[in-house]
Amino acid sequence: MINNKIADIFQEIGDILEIQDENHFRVLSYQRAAQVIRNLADDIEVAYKKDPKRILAIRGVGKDLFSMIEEIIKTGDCKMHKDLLSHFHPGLLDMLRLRGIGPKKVKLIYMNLGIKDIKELEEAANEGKLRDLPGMGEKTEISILQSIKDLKRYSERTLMPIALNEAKVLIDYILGCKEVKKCEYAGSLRRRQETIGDIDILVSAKGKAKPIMDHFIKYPHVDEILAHGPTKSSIVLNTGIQIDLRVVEDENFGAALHYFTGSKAHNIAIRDMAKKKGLKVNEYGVFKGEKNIAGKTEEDVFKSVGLPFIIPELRENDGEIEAAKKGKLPKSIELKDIQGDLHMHTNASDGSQPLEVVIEEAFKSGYKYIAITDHSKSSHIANGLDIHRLLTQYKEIDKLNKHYKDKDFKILKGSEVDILPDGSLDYPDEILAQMDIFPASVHSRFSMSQKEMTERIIKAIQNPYVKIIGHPTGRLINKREPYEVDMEAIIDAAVACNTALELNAQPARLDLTDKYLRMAKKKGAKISIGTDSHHSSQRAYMQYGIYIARRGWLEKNDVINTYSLTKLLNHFKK
DNA sequence: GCCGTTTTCGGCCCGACTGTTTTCAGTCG
Repeated sequence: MINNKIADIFQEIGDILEIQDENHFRVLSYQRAAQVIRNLADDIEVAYKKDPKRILAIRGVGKDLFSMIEEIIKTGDCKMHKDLLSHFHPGLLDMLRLRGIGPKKVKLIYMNLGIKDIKELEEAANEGKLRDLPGMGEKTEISILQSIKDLKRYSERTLMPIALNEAKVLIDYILGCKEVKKCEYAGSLRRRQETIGDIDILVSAKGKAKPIMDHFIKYPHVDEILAHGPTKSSIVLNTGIQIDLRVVEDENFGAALHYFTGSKAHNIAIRDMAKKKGLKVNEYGVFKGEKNIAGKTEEDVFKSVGLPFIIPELRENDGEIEAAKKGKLPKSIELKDIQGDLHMHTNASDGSQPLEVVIEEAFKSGYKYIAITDHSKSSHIANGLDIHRLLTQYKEIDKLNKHYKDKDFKILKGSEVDILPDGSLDYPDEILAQMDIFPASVHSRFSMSQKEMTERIIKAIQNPYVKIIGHPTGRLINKREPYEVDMEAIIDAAVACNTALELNAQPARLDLTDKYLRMAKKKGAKISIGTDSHHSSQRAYMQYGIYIARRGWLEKNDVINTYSLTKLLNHFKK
């Protein structure tokens, strides 16, 4: 996908121009366009070939950036980018990634000391050479050394579910301070982004804010205190996660929650709307002149600009404001809509609990059905089942189904069947025919070309027995890139063959991503949210799947495991 | 460099904190 390449180029141009002290808004244009392009579901090259006008329609892409995109598609390169890089040290861009170092300091340090990468910066700081520069001192030197250390230690973003657990424990601790009235997390965590840079916590105070701040920085897991002011403090935990805490008056809590939930782009758009109505929005409320007219709740804030409440998961300025204006927001799916889980492993393959335990736990959770989907025979590492072991398992399932017969609960026979490199499946048709429902997944030969991989998966989609494609891009967040695949073609094939695509809810997978889910919905594909659980405790991952589904604008009817058992089975019969 | 229902020029979010300063620039979110 060329999108990331274009985004990288625009980001670098923006950063270089910023260090060169170019007009701030020109810099912003490059950086915003980079951001938008990185989050695009459509492949820009494909879209361009269908109709170049589609590129000009991208928010933040005007005449100039359009020409540059065109140039990158046609030549694979961008002259302006090359020219800028030819007399610029790339190491200077790395320095921007250090906390506390911005474009002005990079320029200052380079111009005065000739320092052009992080390594040289570290040496200079250790030798005490930075403190004599204007505006810098001993403390700056120490903080730069700390930032370098942190960058080396913590380069990865935190998985949303892990950040969520950190936030819950921390909020319990904060609520232990008697001056605290309300405490909630905001930011990208509340919007349920798949990974989190830092956690934003918002507090309203009964009295003074200072005791809350003092309590906060004494949290037992604090590694560093980055800031400690009267209404705002920042810490780094020993897990490397940064926490920002803000304290506001209780009557402003809603405005602050909206402000700190973001996204930035959503906030700017809301502020723009407010401005046109003669209002001003900030973290303290919505102001008509001097008067604060809304701020107690988020609903008040939206209402003041003439909008209904928009759930945090949609606040990316990617059409939610327009939809809200027209009353066309999705009726977003909720956890309670889920009737069952169609992707579960037992200790017959690589799960850790026996069949009857997995089933009984799922029954007790209130599910109406589950599918047992152990690995197929080619997945040797995962102890995949050969045909004999599979059929033995099915006999057991028959027995157990008799046990649950009058309890409104059904065990579906399945398997997570490998899609072999040639697109055929790991069991013959007469075995597949005995299955109720199953995901087919790629577990081998990840490095095929995009064309080969796309053909491989489409062939599996076209197999009449295949009902679901498991974790369609195969990525493992922070560990493995998605395989090269033309997702638009996959989605089109899935729609044509009435095959569902999985939203795998494992924290490190969350695959499909929100943007592909939205593309799938637009094209009419159905989604199955599966936990891929290897232990009953992982059934709880369903919640993470729901969060991502909501970010993908999905509604109850887009997801097949919200259906009743009868509807589910009929869905695939037609 | 982008954008447009106060439009084709003139805006573009804005407040908190730190560190180095004696009043503010730089960074961050």
